[in-house]
Amino acid sequence: MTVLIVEDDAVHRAFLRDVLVGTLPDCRLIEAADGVAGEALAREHESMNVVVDLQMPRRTGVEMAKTLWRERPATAIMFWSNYADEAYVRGVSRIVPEGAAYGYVLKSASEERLALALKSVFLEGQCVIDREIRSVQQKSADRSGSFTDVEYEILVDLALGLTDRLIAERRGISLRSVQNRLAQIYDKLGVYETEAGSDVFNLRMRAVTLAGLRKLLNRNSLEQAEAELAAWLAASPRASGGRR
Amino acid sequence: MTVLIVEDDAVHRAFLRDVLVGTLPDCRLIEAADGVAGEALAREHESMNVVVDLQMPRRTGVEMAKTLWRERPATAIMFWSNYADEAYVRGVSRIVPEGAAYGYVLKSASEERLALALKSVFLEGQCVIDREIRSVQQKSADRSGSFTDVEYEILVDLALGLTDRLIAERRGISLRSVQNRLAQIYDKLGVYETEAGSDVFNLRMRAVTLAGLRKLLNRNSLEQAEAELAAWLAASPRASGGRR
DNA sequence: ATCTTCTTTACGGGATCCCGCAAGATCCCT
DNA sequence: AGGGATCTTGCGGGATCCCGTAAAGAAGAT
Repeated sequence: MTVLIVEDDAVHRAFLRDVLVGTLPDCRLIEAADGVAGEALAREHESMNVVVDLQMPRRTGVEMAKTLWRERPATAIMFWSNYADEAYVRGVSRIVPEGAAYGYVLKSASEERLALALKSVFLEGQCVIDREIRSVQQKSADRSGSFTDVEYEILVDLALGLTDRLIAERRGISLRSVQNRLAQIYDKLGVYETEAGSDVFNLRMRAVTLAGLRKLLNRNSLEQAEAELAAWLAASPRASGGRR
Repeated sequence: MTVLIVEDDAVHRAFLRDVLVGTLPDCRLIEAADGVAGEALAREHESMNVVVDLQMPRRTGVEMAKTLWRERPATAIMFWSNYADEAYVRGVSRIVPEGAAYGYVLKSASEERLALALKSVFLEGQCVIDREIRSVQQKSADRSGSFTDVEYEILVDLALGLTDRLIAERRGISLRSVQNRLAQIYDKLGVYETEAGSDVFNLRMRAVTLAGLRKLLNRNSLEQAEAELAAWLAASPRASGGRR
């Protein structure tokens, strides 16, 4: 069995190596320090299992997993991450193909838990998701305090700095609808619940700040969204008024 | 010699332990997993040296170092961080007292570099700052593309979601001045430099997004600023119109 | 089919934001 | 003291944002 390790932190990489040879003694290890290198290595080998960090320079673990699964949906992938940010959990759930085996464990988990998860995913083809992650996942799928996909997309557009008008254009709805969605978003994020008056904040900014503090948005998700936005802007030539 | 390790990641903590006993064989090690525990331990011991991670739950490395240096300015502190975010570099430079010995090395640095830095700081009382950090520091102090303290404060207020009016109130300047500063900030962040027209973005939001992508702001700095804001809001009872 | 509920869209208006212009104020340099 | 650069502040106005109200459409339940 071949296992590809994709992890930028040298210390963690060494640790992973130790755990893997201890858990799966007859496995061959390949290592990469970021997503781009990882993808290249993955293409050179036929069938393999992957352990990948989510937060890496150049190319996120999520992005790498996405292209990897598109080419070979049967690949077993273990996500190994520092954080249980809702942004990551949402990102991973969105890309896992039908019936693929994958795992999601936190770096704070014990070595035993990691080893067990590795065996379950790579040998048994099961899905193993850490308790902490699981709870985030459920909270995120729960229909009450949480966000639909449309709302989330608009929240991202908001965080990127788009105007209402442009969000409407991009998502194919009217200006007023965007504003309605925004009102929902503000409400769900609790923008109004503040000790001091309520005319204190710039609502759209406050919403994004709260989303950030709540780990619904993080730098990685914004980076990716920024790239998608740039592509969309280039592809849809606007009548560009040009204020200045 | 006593060395206090404050680091939440167990793997990194073990690595640090190894490096320290290898580098300073006759040192006594104490360990804490976050800033609060670290502060408590630091108070129990007379003179010590500290190695601290910047990003930790509950209490940041910067916050911990701040109170620690306030009580005992002679303490030697080694900051050991994953990132060279300008937000961190700025945070550290702001709190280092006159003549204190400290170091700032990245976790991606080699073991030798870390060991060398530890000896320089703890034994020789020198200051050792990684090359990557150094360059960020200089860029940050450079008077041209970069931010004065006032501008940075206002940028943070902006990111917290305050209105122009409230920023003016908080910083003791007029509304128009705030808007002028904002214009400067927008300019320095390059809000206008975009391929597609320039009426695409909500400027204040776009500015914060760019600052985030540029690592000038990060989650930690916002968390801290949010706490300070809450304190200020509570301390300065406003005439609170109350829109709703 | 009818009723309920949710979403979408339009109109309109008050508040805020962004900014050009210009008159002081402040500071630095010589 | 004089000159120049920068910062502050006010006025005014166009654009945007936030939202109350309400009509029309869509989806589901009985």
